[in-house]
Amino acid sequence: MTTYRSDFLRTLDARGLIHQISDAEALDDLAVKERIVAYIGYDLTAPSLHVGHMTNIMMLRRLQQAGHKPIVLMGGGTTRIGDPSFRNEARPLLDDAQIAANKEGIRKVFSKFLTFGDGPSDAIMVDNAEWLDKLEYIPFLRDIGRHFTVNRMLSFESVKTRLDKEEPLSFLEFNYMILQAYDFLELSRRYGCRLQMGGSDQWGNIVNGIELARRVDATQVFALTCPLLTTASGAKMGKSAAGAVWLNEDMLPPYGLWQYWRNSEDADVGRFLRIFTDLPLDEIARLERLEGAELNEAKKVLATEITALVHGRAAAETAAETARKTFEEGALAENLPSIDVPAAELQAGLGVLAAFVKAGLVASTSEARRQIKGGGLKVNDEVVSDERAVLDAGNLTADGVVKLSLGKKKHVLLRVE
RNA sequence: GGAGGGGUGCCCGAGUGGUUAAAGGGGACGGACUGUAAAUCCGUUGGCUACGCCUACGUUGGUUCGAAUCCAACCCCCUCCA
Repeated sequence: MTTYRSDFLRTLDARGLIHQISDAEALDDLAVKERIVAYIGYDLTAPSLHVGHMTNIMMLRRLQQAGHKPIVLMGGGTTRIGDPSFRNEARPLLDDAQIAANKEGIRKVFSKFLTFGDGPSDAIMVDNAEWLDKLEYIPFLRDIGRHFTVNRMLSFESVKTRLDKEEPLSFLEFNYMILQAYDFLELSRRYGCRLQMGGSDQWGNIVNGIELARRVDATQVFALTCPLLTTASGAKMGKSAAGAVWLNEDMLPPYGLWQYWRNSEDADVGRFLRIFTDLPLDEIARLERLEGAELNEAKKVLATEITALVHGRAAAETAAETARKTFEEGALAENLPSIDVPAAELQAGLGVLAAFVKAGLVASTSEARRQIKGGGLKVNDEVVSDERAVLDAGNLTADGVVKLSLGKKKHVLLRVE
């Protein structure tokens, strides 16, 4: 409906990345006239980001592609507080060592999406611990705290559910939004940062920053949020059987990421292609028009493009090829996930139950038994019917491996070392 | 500090002496149908050296042939009062 004049907002709009903007017209003007500095903050609550974070990383990417300057803000300070937004209970507090370790894990992924450096539109990474750790309580309250009313803070949707459910909201957590607002002020002073982006759940927090900057510095800064993604059938993005769908390779191999996107719902393909890939929009429109089983081709493109972005083109091609062999040829694909088993152990005879546990396909031997009852386990594509079956050298295929499968999609190769 | 309410399996939530590894729902996993989709239907959903054994209803003791259910103390949370 709205037509933006700036490349940046036009692109975000066309890609379905705009949920709300605080003053769209003024921001659009600004983006036309000058190089905008914008930031997104990331909590350091896990050792890797997951696909749920990809939407807003893509916003930074598109920002940079449009010639503007991204700031990646690592929440080394705010993570020590814990964002209470839309959460029913407080997060467990992380200690400083964990936060530092998480920061190391997370920082790596950004170089895949952004170009860092000293150039005018190169991305930079900063940590809010740099200023938050040094704050002095009373001066901070007097300078910053007086601009916030508790009345208003209580009115935010992000804390409302917590309060309504009469769940405790600690004073510690309650301070989060003030610190995030202060971050925005600080970045605007240090780097001339004019825009904070984030998921739509961050709207309230961002708006606080806008007001703070106006009151304290009389500067106009902006908020731009993207929709919080769910799948077409309403599930949250990024959760799968094994837990979160991580972006770091050591936590989820490229094949796993490829599979995640390959299994997208039909109704999501077009939307996901627009958001998560750099493919031209007309190409996406073409892929999106495919119907029925044809749409699977579009899903493969989706999976390959995203995997290439995160792990590199070569890894993506390998993952695609592994999947093709496994699912389309029914052949044994060399690059499936695998585990090593000492030759002696296999010689001695390895119980099927133990083998599946070892492969990580089931959590316990009890679960393995249950899956066998339900017909869910296969060895070399043969359904396992006897839970007492034993694997030995005789089960090795011509390639010298044993293929263990849970259901139709999860396969692990057992290799002899 | 006082009064009241509450802590159950991944989550929500029943259960108030025995047939309760604990109803029901959600989620998850598997099967069928398909297109490695959705929807639908069916099954499963504590662990183990497994026709038996062990662990489990905030913690620790106690009553009892027998407790998630009764008693005591303690810990934690919520609401109101001071």
